[in-house]
Amino acid sequence: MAVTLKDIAERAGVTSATVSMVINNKPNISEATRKKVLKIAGELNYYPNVIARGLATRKSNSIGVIVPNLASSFVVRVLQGIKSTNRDIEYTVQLFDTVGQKESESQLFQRLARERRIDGVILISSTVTDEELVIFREESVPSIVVARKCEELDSVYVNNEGGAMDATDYLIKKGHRTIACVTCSKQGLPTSERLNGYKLSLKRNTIPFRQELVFEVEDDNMESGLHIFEKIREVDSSVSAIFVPAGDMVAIGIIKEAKKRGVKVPQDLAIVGFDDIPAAEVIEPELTTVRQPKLEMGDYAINMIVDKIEGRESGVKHKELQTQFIIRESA
Amino acid sequence: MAVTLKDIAERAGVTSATVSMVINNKPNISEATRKKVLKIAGELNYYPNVIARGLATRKSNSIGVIVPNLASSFVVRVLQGIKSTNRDIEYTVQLFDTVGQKESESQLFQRLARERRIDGVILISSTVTDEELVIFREESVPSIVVARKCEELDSVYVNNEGGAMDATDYLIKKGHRTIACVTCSKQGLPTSERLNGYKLSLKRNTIPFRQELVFEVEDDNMESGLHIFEKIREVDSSVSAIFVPAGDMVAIGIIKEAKKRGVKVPQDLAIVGFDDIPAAEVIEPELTTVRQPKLEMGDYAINMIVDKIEGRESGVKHKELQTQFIIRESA
DNA sequence: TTGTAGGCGTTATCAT
DNA sequence: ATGATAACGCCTACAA
Repeated sequence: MAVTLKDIAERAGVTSATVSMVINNKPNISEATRKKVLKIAGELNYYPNVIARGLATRKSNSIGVIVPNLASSFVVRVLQGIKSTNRDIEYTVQLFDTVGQKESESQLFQRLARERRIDGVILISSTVTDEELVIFREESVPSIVVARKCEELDSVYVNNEGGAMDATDYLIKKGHRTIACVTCSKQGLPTSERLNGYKLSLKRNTIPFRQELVFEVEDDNMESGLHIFEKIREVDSSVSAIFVPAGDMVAIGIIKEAKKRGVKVPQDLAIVGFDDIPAAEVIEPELTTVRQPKLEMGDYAINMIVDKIEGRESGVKHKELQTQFIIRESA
Repeated sequence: MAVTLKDIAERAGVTSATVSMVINNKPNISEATRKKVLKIAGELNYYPNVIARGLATRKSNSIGVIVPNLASSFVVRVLQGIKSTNRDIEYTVQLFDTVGQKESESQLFQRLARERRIDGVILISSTVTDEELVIFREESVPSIVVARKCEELDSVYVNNEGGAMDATDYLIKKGHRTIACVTCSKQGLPTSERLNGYKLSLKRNTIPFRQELVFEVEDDNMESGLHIFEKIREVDSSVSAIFVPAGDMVAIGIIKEAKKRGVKVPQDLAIVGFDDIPAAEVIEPELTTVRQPKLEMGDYAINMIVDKIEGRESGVKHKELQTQFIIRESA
């Protein structure tokens, strides 16, 4: 059987209450009994039962991280950021995903908010609506949404508009006038913000916006890029540059297809991606892209949530991080 | 305040014990009270407090997944496999990593084994020694190690030797006689098994093994590949093929460096990787490699651990999965 | 400084 | 079929 406070108490000739106090470093314990208790605890190799502790303190010391799906390198990188600055073992992270599960997102949120399994929630997602999220506020479960500005909850996100403007400005500066834009339907707000940045950049450079140059792809993968290339060519073969807010994998797909068709990148066609994933450096030419600070987002998220859980109102409700334009070879 | 069994009991005019029984679908409850209780529970939007339940049942309904580090795409893919066949919400996964933490691996294992936080453990790692792992058996915590054959605990892993033999055989069949091999020091058993497969293949094809053609790299990343290329050339410029058990990123690095130096792949130099990561399809020429069934490993791991936790002795103690040789363009 | 006692929300064992 | 009652292991007033 597992060793409990009571076991220690008996051998030390004290009460379990006393043992509890020394284990938790409470004041007003004589040095003598503290030493004795600690010694016995060590000998018995005592570890507190976190479940029992959780019940007593109404705190689970763990936070839930809800992700759309682990196949996204963006999500994984943010998760990595969360884990690596995880204030060392103070909080355990429990992982939940929202795709392919029996229960719907709202059901999951509701359950998490009420089961008292976690002390707070980090939500990495771009598609969930604000209404679905209010449950956390209603149940007063501390929560942070990552990757998307959120009116209802605190959030950490990137300046999508600015990043897109940087990219488009750069292409224009390079002399491009017919610039296509490829968005992704599975991303909600971020994609529209990026599209907006693209438009703003055109506008301030007095280039007319043409709706037919905006293309949409379903998922951020290479396949999509392969297919969309042809469509772009069909619509306007004079397109000399493509900005791909949909993500780097789509951009990579476009590059591959372009090369295959004998279109030289970047000479005949310039490509700029969004995100900066590892594969951006393996494609040739290497992908010029807008880097999102993913580790940093995770870092902010975990720090903000812990502050909230522990009642330190850091004051920051929303944290906007800046993108970084990474110039490589594809544009 | 959260609604509890007691709240429901009061309104239903029964005792919390009764409510508990209907919530848990126990028999011997009159249809009348069952209906009434369920109705009230629904109205009050009741969710059981999992912590309290855990204390009473001595079961947390969650499993711990210990990973070396989230930067590895191999690890992430296995994790994805675990999550996606996670028997729908029955068990929650808690994530632990072993790098960059205050506590050592053994400390973490000890803690997890004793804190009663989890019902079982999946360990994805290649470097941990068997001795460090026995703690789980000692504490009778169900556990599975993934990616490495383990004497002390149940495990699921791939046939590294066979995969390496496939790769080497293929290169030999293509006429190569001077084949270098690049291993990775951070991987323990798997790397040596692969090296062994390479040796066996040489042997049965009556090609002498040359120790100086075995190179070692620290990490599975592109940088390492970039650097090792030159070293290989220095040792023997007649090397016409390189088998890279260290991993696909290293293989990709080698390809990049080769192209940069004007060495044509696969004409002048054939490259075969190990793992099959997404980037294997973005490099040009696309990487020929030995695919590890990562999702499947995760799938087996979660199923085995759940069976063990629930006392179903599936009989399988060790599951060996087969690799698949993926022929693309680099060899 | 330490012990007593009660409670955290469930489950489980008896009775009834 | 349901109600008392006692765990589960820990924390926390309050009392001594």
